[in-house]
Amino acid sequence: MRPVQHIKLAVDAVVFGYQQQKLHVLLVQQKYGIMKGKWVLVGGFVKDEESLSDAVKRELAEEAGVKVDYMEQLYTFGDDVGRDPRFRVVSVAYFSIVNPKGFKLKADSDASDAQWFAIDELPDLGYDHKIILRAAQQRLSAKLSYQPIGFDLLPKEFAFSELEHLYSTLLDKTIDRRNFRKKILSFGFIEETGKMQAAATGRPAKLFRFNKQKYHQLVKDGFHFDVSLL
Amino acid sequence: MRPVQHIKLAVDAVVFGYQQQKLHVLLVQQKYGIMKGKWVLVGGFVKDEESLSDAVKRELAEEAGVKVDYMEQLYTFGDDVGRDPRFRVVSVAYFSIVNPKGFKLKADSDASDAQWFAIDELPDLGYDHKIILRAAQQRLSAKLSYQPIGFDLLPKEFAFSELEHLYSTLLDKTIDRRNFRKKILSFGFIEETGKMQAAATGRPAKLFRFNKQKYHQLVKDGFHFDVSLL
DNA sequence: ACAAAAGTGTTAATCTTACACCCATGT
DNA sequence: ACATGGGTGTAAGATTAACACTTTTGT
Repeated sequence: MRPVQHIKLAVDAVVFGYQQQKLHVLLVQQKYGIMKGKWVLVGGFVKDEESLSDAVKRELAEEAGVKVDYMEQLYTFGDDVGRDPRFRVVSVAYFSIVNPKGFKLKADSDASDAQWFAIDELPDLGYDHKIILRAAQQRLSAKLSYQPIGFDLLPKEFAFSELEHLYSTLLDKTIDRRNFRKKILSFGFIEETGKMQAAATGRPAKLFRFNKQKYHQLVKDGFHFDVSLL
Repeated sequence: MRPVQHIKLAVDAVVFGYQQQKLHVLLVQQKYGIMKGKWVLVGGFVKDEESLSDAVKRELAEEAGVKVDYMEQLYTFGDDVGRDPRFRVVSVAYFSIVNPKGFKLKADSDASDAQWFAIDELPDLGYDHKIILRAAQQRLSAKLSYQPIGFDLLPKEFAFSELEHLYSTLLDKTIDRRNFRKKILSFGFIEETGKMQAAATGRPAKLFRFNKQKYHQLVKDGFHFDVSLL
């Protein structure tokens, strides 16, 4: 009893990056079709024999030339029956984090044109992608407090002031520099590299790195990452 | 450019209830089809013009005669291309909580036969429903600590020992009775009913109720529910 | 009077918060 | 020498964790 059903299944990816002290999101401009000229999330229809996560990775590679470090399922948007004006599309949205310095975007492919946008300077988004993006932003803020994903947004070696700035910007909170540093260092998986940041001005900062192995070991031993409020 | 796609979209619901001091889950037995005789989660295909959440509610009503208080999207299972042996099915799983005393199950409809199963006495499940159920169980445990969903599992009026037993069973932790009571009462949204529990044996317990209004008010004022570990 | 479960308070230890001055570098 | 951002410690307050005896009821 194969059902008669005309719903199409798509995936969309919200990819976050951090640049110039600001959260950015990856968007592509549609060159053809009903949304011509509009900016939208990277995404597309799932192939019959392809897993959902493979579909996302394929679209990211095809449309933007991006390979992501960290990706997880965000939410499936399918309650608004008319979210795509052409026909019914249910979309599984993914949430991802990347260091933008890692690659060059496909800025002028045949079908699209990928670009980073600062989260506070977004263009008009097509479909319901603004809603998806907002959901992803909430997830990002929430995760920041209980998972060490902040480090995926920064370069491998970073100064404490950068980490601090990231947290205070994304969570929209003021942070006590001393308490923040104390807490983060007390975890035991942030280590000094021994290097210094070339300072534009002021005293040069020590550079640190996130030790993933140590972190995973600690988690196994029952550690819970928590940087709530501060 | 309508895509050529043969993926079917389904929904499945993991409905939890609490009975006889144990967590239960709602299952239906298939009477026909490839999974004949197997127990599975309540679920089915989404209709072309129906929202995902409406599809879940419809299936719950049709297959089990259940109306749920609390429901949220759990996860979309679509990475295993062969999870349904007939053809490709992607399923959006929902997570729900119910007080089983609220209704009589449709125990002998045409297509199915609904029943509660204690979580530690499960039958063999069809499809990948064991995996979906495990994911739901993890979500339940996690939520228990940071959202007041425990109260949805209990009767409207309950004794502290019941709440305590629920938490210690579902989180598999031992609880200090005094500290637990102190903490829960300190929230300010659990109130005495003035009634007493008819005790089988021992001193009768005071009955309490969860004041939803007060809880929502507190959340608005910045309150965060948290019953971690203890 | 005894068995069974409910109810209750105090203390030590830990974690969190608030807060201000000196340091290293470039101009 | 001054401007700029980096680095650091301590004390008060709040929260959590550990712990055992008395009360109420039914038999």
